[in-house]
Amino acid sequence: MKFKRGDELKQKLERFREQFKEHKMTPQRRVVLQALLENSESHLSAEEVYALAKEIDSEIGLATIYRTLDLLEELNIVHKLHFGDGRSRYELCHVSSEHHHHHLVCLNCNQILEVKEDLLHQLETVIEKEHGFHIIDHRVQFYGYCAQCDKTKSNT
Amino acid sequence: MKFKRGDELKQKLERFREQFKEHKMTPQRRVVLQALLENSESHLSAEEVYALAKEIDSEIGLATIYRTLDLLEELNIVHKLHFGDGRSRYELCHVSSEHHHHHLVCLNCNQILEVKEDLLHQLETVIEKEHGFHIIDHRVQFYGYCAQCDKTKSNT
DNA sequence: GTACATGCAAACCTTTTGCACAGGG
DNA sequence: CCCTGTGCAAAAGGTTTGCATGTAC
Repeated sequence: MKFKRGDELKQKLERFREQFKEHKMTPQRRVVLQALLENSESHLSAEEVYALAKEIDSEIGLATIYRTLDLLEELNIVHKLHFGDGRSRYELCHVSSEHHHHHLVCLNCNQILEVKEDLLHQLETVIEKEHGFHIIDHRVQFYGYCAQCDKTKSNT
Repeated sequence: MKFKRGDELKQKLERFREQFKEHKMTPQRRVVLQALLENSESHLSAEEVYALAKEIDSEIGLATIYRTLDLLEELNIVHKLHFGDGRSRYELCHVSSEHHHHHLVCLNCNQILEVKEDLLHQLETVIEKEHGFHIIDHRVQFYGYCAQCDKTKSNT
């Protein structure tokens, strides 16, 4: 989604600025953040972020995208995701939820859906107790067939 | 672990042979299977399988390793795992457990531990009901600090 | 002004592919 | 014997890096 009022974007960027600490807020970094904000529902690859960023600043380089995404990950502004398709994907951290949501990867249409439930907490508690493993974060992907594909599939 | 009696290996290979269906059981494929069987606790990368395979057959090519691993995945003999370190890793499917175990990735020593618990079933049930998503498989990774590293860490 | 950031191109690393040859069923 | 599998080397991604130039603070 594009921002109806430029103000809204500026406000959000201002908020990131604080998280940047001593790191410089450059036009390129702003452009990457804007691209991510305008596609906060997607799981963009570096190449996709690059394409979006180029629409705003045609001079921007791919290396800058990678370096910026690395920085954003380090600053906990984005999460790097691995769906096993040979490229990393990135999504803005949703500050509201202290934890990730989960991903449902459709084996048929490759659509990636999201779930919010966090029953995983129970499992984490068991693991922390039984293995003494201190869990910081988790990545969960479910593979299967989405409602539509599952229907189509059973007809064949 | 090496096999104390060659018989044991031969037996296991024979069992895979059935799963191979019309695919040919070549010496190279046997070597890859042997390497995987002798390291069933590890999560080997293609390069690592290659190194192990070369010890048995120094003529084997890396492309063959990749092609064999692809085949083994297709035949549900191995699982391809993505830990986000830029390379795929493979592990033998444990036929005994209908489902995967989970992986604990230590952020400090990069050790990969495993858990067997499957409380995830509850979560899957909720997801199947609420999203109509038909789950076939899942990949779960927990990131955090293993018991040793966690101890060390709190001392610093 | 200075340390950090950028763009470009080359390098890198993992994985894939084309092709001529080899060998399993 | 035929079709599939193999080895090699080249190509193909995705990502990183070196370096000269540019710029946020």
